[in-house]
Order: sequence, then C-alpha cells, then structure tokens
Amino acid sequence: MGTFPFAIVINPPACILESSVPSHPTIIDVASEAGVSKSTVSRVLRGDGSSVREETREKVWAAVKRLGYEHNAVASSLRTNRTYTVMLAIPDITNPFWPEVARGVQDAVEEHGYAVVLSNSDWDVERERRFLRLAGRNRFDAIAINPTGVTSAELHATRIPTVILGVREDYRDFDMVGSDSYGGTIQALEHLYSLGHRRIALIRGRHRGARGRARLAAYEEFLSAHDLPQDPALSVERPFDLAGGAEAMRALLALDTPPTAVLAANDILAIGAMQAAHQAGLDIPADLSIVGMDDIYSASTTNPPLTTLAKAKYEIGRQAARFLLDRIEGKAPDVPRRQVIACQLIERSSTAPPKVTK
Amino acid sequence: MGTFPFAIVINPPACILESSVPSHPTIIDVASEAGVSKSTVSRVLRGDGSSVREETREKVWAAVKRLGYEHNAVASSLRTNRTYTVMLAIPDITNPFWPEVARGVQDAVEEHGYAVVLSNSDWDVERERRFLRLAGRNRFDAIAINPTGVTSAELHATRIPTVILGVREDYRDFDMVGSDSYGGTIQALEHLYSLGHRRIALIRGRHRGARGRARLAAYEEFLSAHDLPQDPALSVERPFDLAGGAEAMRALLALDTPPTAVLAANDILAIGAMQAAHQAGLDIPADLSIVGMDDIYSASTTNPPLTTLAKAKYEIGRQAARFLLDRIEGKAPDVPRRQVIACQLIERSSTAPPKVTK
DNA sequence: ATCGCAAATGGGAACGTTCCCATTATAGAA
DNA sequence: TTCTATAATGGGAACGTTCCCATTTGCGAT
Repeated sequence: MGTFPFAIVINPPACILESSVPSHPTIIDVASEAGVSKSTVSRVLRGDGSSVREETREKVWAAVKRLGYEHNAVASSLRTNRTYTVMLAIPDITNPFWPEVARGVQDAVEEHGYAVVLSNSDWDVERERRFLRLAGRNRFDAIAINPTGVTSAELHATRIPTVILGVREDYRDFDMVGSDSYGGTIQALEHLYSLGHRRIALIRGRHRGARGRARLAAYEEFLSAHDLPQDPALSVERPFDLAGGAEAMRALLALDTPPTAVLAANDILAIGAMQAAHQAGLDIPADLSIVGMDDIYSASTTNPPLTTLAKAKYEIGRQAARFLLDRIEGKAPDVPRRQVIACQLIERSSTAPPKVTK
Repeated sequence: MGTFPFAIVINPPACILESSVPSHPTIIDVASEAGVSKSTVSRVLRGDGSSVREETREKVWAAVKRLGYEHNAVASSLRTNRTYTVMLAIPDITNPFWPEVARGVQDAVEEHGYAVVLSNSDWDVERERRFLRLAGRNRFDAIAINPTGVTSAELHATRIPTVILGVREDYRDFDMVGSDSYGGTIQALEHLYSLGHRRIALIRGRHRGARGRARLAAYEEFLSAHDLPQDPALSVERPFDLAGGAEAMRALLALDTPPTAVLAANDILAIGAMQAAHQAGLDIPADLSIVGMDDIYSASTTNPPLTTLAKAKYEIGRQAARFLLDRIEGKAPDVPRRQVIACQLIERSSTAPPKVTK
C-alpha cells in the first residue's frame, strides 16, 4: 500500500491547540468542595447500595459537576483489580467475517461497562503471543480469541478467563462458541441434492484446524447416506483465497464428467470458483450450481448473488461475550461450556436444478 | 440476527478450569528475591539508560524469571499518567472501509507499544459520546475518530490529543488525515471523459459532512471545465446502501436520454447501481460504464469487476497514528496538521468507451 | 591511607482510588 | 431521659508502580 503519492497541506488557522490546564481534579478535591470525606464521595460515585443521605448525595454530585470531576479508571483498577477491558484477538480484521463478530462482542460487553481492545495478528503467531502478554500486563479481565498459533497451554498461562471463537477440539478446556460447520455442510448438500444434483463437488480451504475436517466428514457422511459414489476427484483442496477457488474450479471442470454442483468451504473460495466458471463460459446456475459459506458481504454482490450458508457471526460474538462476562463474575460453572450455533442457508441465485442433458 | 436456532452442547471433559493461585508477584517480591531494592528492580525493568551494574541487572532478570513476574501496567499508568492506549472510534465496523484503516492504525501504534481500543458507534451519537467519556475515564493517550455526530467542542473537552479521520472542514483545529475526494472525483471523471463519455451521471450518498460536497463540487468543476451542460437530473442523491444505489440507477435510466456512464460516491452505491442496470437488461460496460469509490473487497468480486477509485485506507490509518504518536510525545507543531492522500484509479472491467448508437 | 567524585543503590512519598474499621449522628424503644 | 441499634460518615491503609533525593560503594588520584 506504499504506492500512493502523498499531498501534504499544512493549513495554519489562527487558533491554539492546547490551553494550559488545571489537571484532573480528584475525589479528594470533590470531597473538600462538597464538605464531606473522600470515602463518602467514593460511595456516591460508585452508586452501590451503601447508605448515604440523599442530601449528601446531592451535595457530592453538585461538587462533581462544579469541578468537572472525571472518574479515574486507572486508579480504580489498581485498587479493585478489575479493568473492565476485554481483549478480542483475531487473525485477520480484513476478512469480513470478523468485524461482524467484533460488533457482537462489543455490543454485549459494552452493556456491562466493558471496553474491547482489538488485536489483529495478521496470522503472525509471535504477534499473537505479544497480545497475550499485553493482556496480562494490562490486567485485562477476559480474552476472546480465535487462535492461529498460540497453544492451549499458553492461553492457560495467562490466567485470564478466555473464550475460544470457533469450534476447536484442540482447546477443549475453554469455553467455546462457534458455528456448526458439520450440520451446515449437510444442510447445504441436502439443498443441492433436493434440487436434483447427484454429482456434487467439495472445495475445501487449506488450513489446519477442525473446520475443514468437519466439512469433509460431513461430505462423506452425506455421500454414503445417499448411496452416492465417493469420487476422490470431486473433493479438492486449495488455499483460502479467490485464486484458490478459481484453481479448484478449473480442476473440477477438467474432469471427464464435471460436477453439476459445487459446495465451497467459504464464500471467498465460492466466488473464485464462480469467476473461473464464468471464464469457462458456463452459465450459473443453469450449467452449474455453487454454494458458499459464511455469508460475507460480497456474497450478496456477486452476479448472480451467491447462495450461501450464513453463520451467525454477530450472535457468535455476543454469545462469546456472555460466556466471558459470567466467567468474570464467577457465575460460570467450573466446567468448560460449548455453544455451537446452527448455520442458515441463504438461497440466492447461484443454485438451481441441474440441466437434464441426457 | 436473532433468527438463528441455538444448539447448546455441554461437554464435560475431566479437567478443572481454574487452579487456586499465588496471585501476581510484585516488583517488591522480585526485589527481595534478587536481594536488591525495588528501585533497582524498577530501573532494570524499565530499561532506561540509568546506571545499574551488569551483574545486578542479571540478578534481577533471574528473579523475574524465577517468580514469573509480570509487569503491572495499571500501577505504572497511575504513576506515570500514560496508558499507552489509543481509542479508535468509527461509525461502522461492518463497512469494509474501516477495518483496513484500523489495521493501519494498529500496526503503526503497536510498534511503539500502544494498544488500540476499538469503538464502533453504529452511527449512534449518544454512543459516540459514551466512547469519549470512556476515553477520558480510562485516561487513554489519544483518540482517532471519524466523527458522526460529536462536535469539535466535545472533542476538545476531552483534553486528549485527537486526530480526525477524513477531511472535514468542521473540525479544522484538529490534526486530520483523509483522502482527496475532490481530486479523485476529477480523476475518475477524466477517465470516463477520455473513454469518450460525455453524458456522465453522479450518484451521491446521503450524508452530511464535506465528502459528498467535495464530490459534487468536483463534478460541477469538471463539467464546466469541459463545457458540458449542467443537467441537474444527472446528479442524484440516495442513502448510502445497495438499495440506494439501485434506486438511483433506476431513476437515471428512466430519463429521456440516460447517461452513458455513472460515477458513484462509493462502491456500495456503485454495486447497487450495477445490479439495477443488470436487471434493466443492460450490459456493463458495453451499454453503461460504472465507476465506484473506495475499492472495498466486493469491488473486485462483482461481475464485471468494478473500476473504482481506491483510497489509501491502510495508509490513512498509519498516518493518523503517526500524527497521534508525535502529539503524545509533544513532537508535533502547535498548529493542526492536515494530510490529504491522493486516490488511485483502479481500472477493472466496468468501464469502456460508450456505444456509438447514432 | 585518605580524599573526592561518579556510579550504583536504597528509602520513602506520591499517584487516586477502594476497602475496612472506627466513630459519630439519628431515631426508636424503654 | 437514657439506652441501643442502626444509619451515616470519616480516616487510614493498601493497591504496585515511578520518581526524587539521600546514601553507600567503588576506584583512581593524591
């Protein structure tokens, strides 16, 4: 991104940026202003149920207003050991999947007065580790993470309540919330089957982790449930990007009898596949049906719009936050919880019955 | 998003989540472990240039390792009045424009040991105000914001160094970094002109702020520079979403002499317009050229891929962070700075010479 | 040996809260 | 009126650093 020319324009308006300042008044200033003790001010400010006369309460608030007092969360944290801050660590903020999750986390957590620190590792494990250390140093109250390299042990070592985003067998003793890739895959395949497709390909993304495996398992399960032949050529694996999807599609089209429908492990692959199919002169969905997964924004803007398996991204974020919050408050059971959220098939226009060419 | 059915699966693995804990050792524990004073430990830990014997230094580090000491940033902040935290406040994290900016901010800021707190207001002013208060309470060191409703005065009131994301005349006494919408618009229009288009429409997004205005101004400037007629029907304004773009397009196509080319104020509008044009049976780019703005991910996945005016999103984030960092360190001039980054035209396949129908 | 000076280290106060416990005001019962 | 129980308030310690200043140590010059 360094290719952009810069144009610097310094404009000199007649104004000064910083006025010299009476720095933050403290609770003690408020106390003497209101003619009470700092303890009382603290009580009023925290607004806990402790008894303080209505009259005093008003005096304190008046003093707060008059002085423009602003609570110091740092000092408070030092004493209480609570920062009301949650770390959200994800591998790639640029992937449209995550911002939606982030929004869910933030919305939920905010209702309880927490803030979210966003950490984007860009798939760099070392960076992910740094984030963990950051969370420790800053005494964050909780961590929500989609781990890319950091181990279960490292997460434990932070001693911070943690929830895993995504269903991952290798982090089994943490709370976990993800979507039901297995069930979703079956659902998508059944959709294609019910349209009449019998020769259905699977394009998987290349990555470790259970996700791809869940899909493959579901695929095989589906085939055998319907007494369909297990043709290994119909299951291809490529890197998780547009080019990977396109390449996979070309490989499938080169087959003696190409599939009439394709399920891709995510929308990016699906869109790549669609592009390749178009280039090969195919009409979608007449000649070929394509189903994606995730329902990222782009899925609705392709031509034709992509039929896809939507994941409850926002809901995943919210639920993860809920898990964290009650762990923080000690309201969680001692045993890890796991929530698997069902996917939802969004039928758009990239699927149709196969052409009867016989 | 509440429409998803839930499937709760509690799995009870034989393991305990929390072990009862020797809570965090402090600098004092380290001191006595190493047989030195806490002052010395602090000196070593901070690693400033102050003189401490190499041997002592090693003793301290050894003790740190042995005890598993972890620096307490909260206590440190209380004393130093620095939190090494920056707030990034944006209106809509779901808009693919912002994550890229966020990545830029984070990358730059992280190099200096800062963390970023992400605040997504969802266009809610009240929420935006809450974020400002949060920044104050938590003594964040800086704020990067694309303001949606919060006034310049309110920003000043935080007393926190602030940079405005985007070029906005109504916040002139802050540092500011954005892209050159005016120049970019001209650039895009010239592109269409040079292809041979003479009847070019502008689809603007409905929103206050200078952005739309810069584009309109550029549009009018362009028309008069080329002695093209100012046809008010060719400049339409709609909400900033797919539907808005589609509606705008339909309005344009309903004209007696529709435009041969369209420039949309952002990619979302452009894609909406493209969908409407397709529905009307037009072939893009043969019958109609379309140019978008921003270069969001979807722009590359449409069919045909969208020609668009790329903004240096990542670079905007980085530069904003740089502005902030040197304000924090007091290295910035007393006068607000402003950086306007040029746009770059990405020619894909949604533009072509107009059909010669005469 | 002694002195002087810089380098190395130590001790305490401060940052602004919250928490605990002690003290004082208030009101109801005797 | 006195006593008692409770409500309301106050005072100090603690949280874990950093910063300032004082003290000690080391070492070369005398």
